[in-house]
Amino acid sequence: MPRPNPPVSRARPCDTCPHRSTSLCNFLLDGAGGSATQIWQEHKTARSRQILYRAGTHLEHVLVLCEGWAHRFVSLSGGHRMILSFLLPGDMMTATAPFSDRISSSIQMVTAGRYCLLRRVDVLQTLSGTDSALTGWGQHIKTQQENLEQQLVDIGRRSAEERIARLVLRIVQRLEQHESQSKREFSFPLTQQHIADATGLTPIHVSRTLNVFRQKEIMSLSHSFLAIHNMRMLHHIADMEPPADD
Amino acid sequence: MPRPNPPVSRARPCDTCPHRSTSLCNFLLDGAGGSATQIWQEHKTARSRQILYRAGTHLEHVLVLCEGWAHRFVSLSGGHRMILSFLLPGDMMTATAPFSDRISSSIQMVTAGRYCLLRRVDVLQTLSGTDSALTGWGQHIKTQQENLEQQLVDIGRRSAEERIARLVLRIVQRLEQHESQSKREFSFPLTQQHIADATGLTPIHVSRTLNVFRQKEIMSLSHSFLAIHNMRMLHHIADMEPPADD
DNA sequence: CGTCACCTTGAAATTAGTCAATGGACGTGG
DNA sequence: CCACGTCCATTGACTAATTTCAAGGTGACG
Repeated sequence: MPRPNPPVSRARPCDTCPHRSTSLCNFLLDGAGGSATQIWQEHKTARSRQILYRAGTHLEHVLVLCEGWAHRFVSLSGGHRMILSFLLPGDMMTATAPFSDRISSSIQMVTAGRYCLLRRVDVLQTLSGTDSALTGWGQHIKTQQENLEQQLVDIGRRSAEERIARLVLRIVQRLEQHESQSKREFSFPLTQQHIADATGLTPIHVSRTLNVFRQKEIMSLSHSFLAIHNMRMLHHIADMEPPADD
Repeated sequence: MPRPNPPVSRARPCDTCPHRSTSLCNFLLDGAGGSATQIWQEHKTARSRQILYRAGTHLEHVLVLCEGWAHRFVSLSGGHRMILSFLLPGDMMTATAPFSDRISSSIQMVTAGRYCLLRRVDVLQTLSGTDSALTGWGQHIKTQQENLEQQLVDIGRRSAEERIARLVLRIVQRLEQHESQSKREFSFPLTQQHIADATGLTPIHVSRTLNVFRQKEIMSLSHSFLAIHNMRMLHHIADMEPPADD
């Protein structure tokens, strides 16, 4: 395996990505050490609503979302669709990919965006060779699994209002992590169909529920824009702890 | 890394466990190599319905179930309960534990049983030092995540009949993996409350649905005993591929 | 023989889904 | 600038699935 001295000053592709500051990417870049110039395979752009990969497909890469929103989903024989998770910039789209060459869920863009590919064998090698990469990845997997479990609880045992309130709050919290300050207004590109498919409801019922929130002046979502008017009440409906600073 | 000839004949605790043959445990024992006598910390017995650990608790061990059935669950403020997964002999009860000292779901026995504890730092060291252990564990994590995602789809987008049929079939398939032959009758210790909490239904509705299955002579579940009378029909209801040998 | 956990059944209430029609926003091409 | 198509959101009336409430039954076990 030839390893000619890489030109040190050459920028690695993701150094310019908005997500570069997230720990998720750092542990891979840092772990890869000298071979870091190699691990980033390629960048690709994607249109809104484009399906990047379909469940069951062969896939030799780990995908990281750089710009835009996306989601992982499964479609059923009856034509129904279930969204398993939403993906925001910086998210690993295929967290278990290092250990399998088959993808078990489909991936679709919500907005237009950009993502990059890492060869899964390279990632696997980095994980097995670097303790910090392994623990970083382990934490990420753990978080992701806890999110799935939370959703399972929400969909299994909570009302429509609770589900929607929790979905929105969880996304808002993720958005704020990157911004490191709390906001009340967001660009929010999910359609009511997206929300329905993520909460196990019908879009009609999502529409009605959002209307209730709007009329109670809790939050209003329209035209890809979300405004939270009563954060405390929203947390109360979601059965979540309100933030300390409010 | 010293590898003194270990006393070959000395039995390790889990060598006598019924689950010892599962790959899940092998990758840890094999990976641990010479230190394998150390990694198995301790065995404990548990009574039926005993709660082993509560969500949010500090936990320095990875738990492996040796005998009996158990489940991981979360309880809500309203008194509701959601079961995230059922655990059968040989299952790792805390798969992400190597990377965290806090457990995010509670664990409760369904039947009486026995389990063993592995220090999580030992497991982590094995994972980072042994490629086969890492890939084995990665596969396991991936399977577990896919199961969670399947449940999410089931609960979000399927009817009560489908959910129950799928839950039963998935458990039956796991039971058959160990037995390596397909059966039609099983000892099945889950109560209707368990099934309800795992499918997001009420026990009343589970009772009615099981009655429908009984009257249609598809399967009958009573007194901790499950008999499948029409495997093909059960697969059809579950929207799953029927087994080839039937 | 009583108790406890578990299961069953019926009737009423509620939540969420289905069907169907309408309207708004936005981009595209004439 | 307008006409058109497409995607998205809304509304009402109706229906279906599931929950809730309440009561009673069964089986195991000390």
